[in-house]
Amino acid sequence: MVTLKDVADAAGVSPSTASAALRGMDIVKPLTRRKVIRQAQRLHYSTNVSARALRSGRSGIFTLIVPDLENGYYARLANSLSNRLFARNLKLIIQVSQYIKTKELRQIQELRSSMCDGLFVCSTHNSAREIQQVANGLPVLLFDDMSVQNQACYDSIETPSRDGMSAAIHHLHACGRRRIGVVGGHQGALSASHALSVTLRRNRYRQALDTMQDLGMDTSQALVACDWSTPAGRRTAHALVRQGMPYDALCCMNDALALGVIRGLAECGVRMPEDVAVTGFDGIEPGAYSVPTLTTVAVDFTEMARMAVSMMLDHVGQQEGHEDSGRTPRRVIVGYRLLERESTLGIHAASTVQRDPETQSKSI
Amino acid sequence: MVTLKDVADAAGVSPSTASAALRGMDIVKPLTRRKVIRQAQRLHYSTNVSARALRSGRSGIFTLIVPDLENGYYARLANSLSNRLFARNLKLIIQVSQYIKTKELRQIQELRSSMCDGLFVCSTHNSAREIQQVANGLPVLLFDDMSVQNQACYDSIETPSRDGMSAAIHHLHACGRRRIGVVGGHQGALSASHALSVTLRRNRYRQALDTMQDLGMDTSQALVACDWSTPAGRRTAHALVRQGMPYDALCCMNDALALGVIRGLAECGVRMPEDVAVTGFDGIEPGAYSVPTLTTVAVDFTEMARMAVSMMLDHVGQQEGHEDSGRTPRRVIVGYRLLERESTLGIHAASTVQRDPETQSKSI
DNA sequence: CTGAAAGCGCTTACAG
DNA sequence: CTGAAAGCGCTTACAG
Repeated sequence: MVTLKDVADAAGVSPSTASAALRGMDIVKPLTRRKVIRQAQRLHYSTNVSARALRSGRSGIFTLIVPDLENGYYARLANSLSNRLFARNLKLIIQVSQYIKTKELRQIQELRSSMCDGLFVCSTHNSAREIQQVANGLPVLLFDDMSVQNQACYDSIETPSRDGMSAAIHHLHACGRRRIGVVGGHQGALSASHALSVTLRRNRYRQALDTMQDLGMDTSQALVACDWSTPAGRRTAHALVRQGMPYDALCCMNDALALGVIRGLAECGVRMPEDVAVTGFDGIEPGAYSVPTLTTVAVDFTEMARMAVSMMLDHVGQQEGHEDSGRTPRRVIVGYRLLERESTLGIHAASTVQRDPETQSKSI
Repeated sequence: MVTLKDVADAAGVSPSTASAALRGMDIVKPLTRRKVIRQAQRLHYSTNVSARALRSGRSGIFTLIVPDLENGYYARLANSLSNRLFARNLKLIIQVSQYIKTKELRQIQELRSSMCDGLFVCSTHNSAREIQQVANGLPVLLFDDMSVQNQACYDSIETPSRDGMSAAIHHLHACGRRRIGVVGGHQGALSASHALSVTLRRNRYRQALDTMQDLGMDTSQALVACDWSTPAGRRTAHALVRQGMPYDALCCMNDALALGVIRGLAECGVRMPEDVAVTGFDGIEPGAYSVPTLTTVAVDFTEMARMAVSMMLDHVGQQEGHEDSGRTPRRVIVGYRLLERESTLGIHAASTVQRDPETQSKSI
């Protein structure tokens, strides 16, 4: 293995100078820098990350914890984040918590001394406070942090639940639907120990209801309780059909759920959108190929990853100066686009396939 | 930050002893070990991985390179591998190569000194030899290595192309189909610089053809050229319908493709399986919720991850003794299960949803 | 602008 | 079975 010393010797400088030159510090004379860089290339030198991390405290490695990589939402997020970091020569460790609260906490805890510069978390069960207790000072950024406002202790990025749900309801209204079921919502007070995702469910549900009321719709029967998963969506569709399908539209709180609903309704011979219109939330790929294709609120994942990395690097940088203690956590809401497809417009509409530019050229 | 020295002091032993005790070496007296462990827990000590890696050359971190995390096959593999490693207290960095040959090589190259103990690669464009040139001695395990036999220089794990395709064809034959199109195949000689995946396509295609011939079917019109992607599958379905649909079954080489085919056929009003039966390969989740659900060769991902980790750890261990140089690379083929669903059996069949046990409890 | 020295926190021979 | 010493490959003050 070729070390920094080898490069320094070859270039006729000291290791300190070689180190500074390779890191692009501007205290080193241009000519010296060029000499060092040339030798480094010639010798195929590359920095030993362990040594750098041990000495400097920075490894250039970040960690993302998601509940499940097979869910299109998390896969897309992981994809975008990995790409965004790679562009800055940073790496991403991905861990899967399987929706298990204790597993997630244990994973965070083990990160403590593990040469990881920062943590991105999609938590479904732990509040910012609970994460903070085990994170041991590690910079953290949360996706859809559901802590109550004054409990927020980390920067976070939110999906556009408010405007997105409102857009979905407005669209269904414009399609002439007046009996909308909001699938996957949650009503009532939050218990002390509820899963955090319950807050997200309640937020989206509230927004849907408010919009319906603004539009003069009756909301007394709007809630359709349901897990946010494809099998749950399918079961719910069957249950609704057994009850005589009291809705002419089903506004689903995420795409996984909506795809299950579409499958379930199809099994029961319900026509979409003639009998029932369906909308989703997230904008994952299978919704562009289901029958019918799924109208959905497509989150801007590229922007989400860009902001996440930028906020994280701010945080990591600030920490250096020990000045982040008093800072108020930022909450940023990501953009979206309503993709109007067959599940609300009928089969004559053009089917839109939307993907990140970064993931466009895919086939083998 | 609490260091090994703190633990050693608290337990009244030397750092060397504390280190040995915490790593479970059996040279240390049980009583001593217990004392050390107790103090480590009390102080919330955890090993600094950078320091350990720098000194010992082992970080406990592995890397997986996949072309795309949003493809269900790679997502499932990443999920399984991450979980399997986590169970052994090892970590997984995931990098996305986006099907770009040079990006993949660059990613491997940068791994060299980057505290990574081993590399898992799903390569679509680089041969084992090409990878070896940049891997710089790093232990590597390949998924579906398509190097010609005598060029193999790494252990590899293969999807059950042979038996799986054969099972799919036998199943279609048993369903009474005699005009089978093999979608996504490849025929003819391999060019010197072909994408590796072309070899996989040819392998699966060959096996399908052989099986058809064994069963007495005409194979002269069997090849349906097509990329292995959902959009390509959809386009192909349209093209076939325009030609008057010369097949009564389409045997697709992976699920992504098959899901596009199903969508495309549905758009054209083709009934499945009455007019055309469809099969896939992989066993990813969306195939359990499409309309119709997709009959497919479901790869045993849990076994795949188990074997991958086990083979990798063997390799990492052996390397320690410098005795792996002359070893012949192993090739292991993973198991599968034919999931018979609606796209071949019709809608009265039970729809089977199969997932790894590890990914079963999923909903938020 | 450059270099000599110290040290990050471990593990590894080696001596006892 | 345990401990003192050395050193993994860097970066960071600090002196020139």
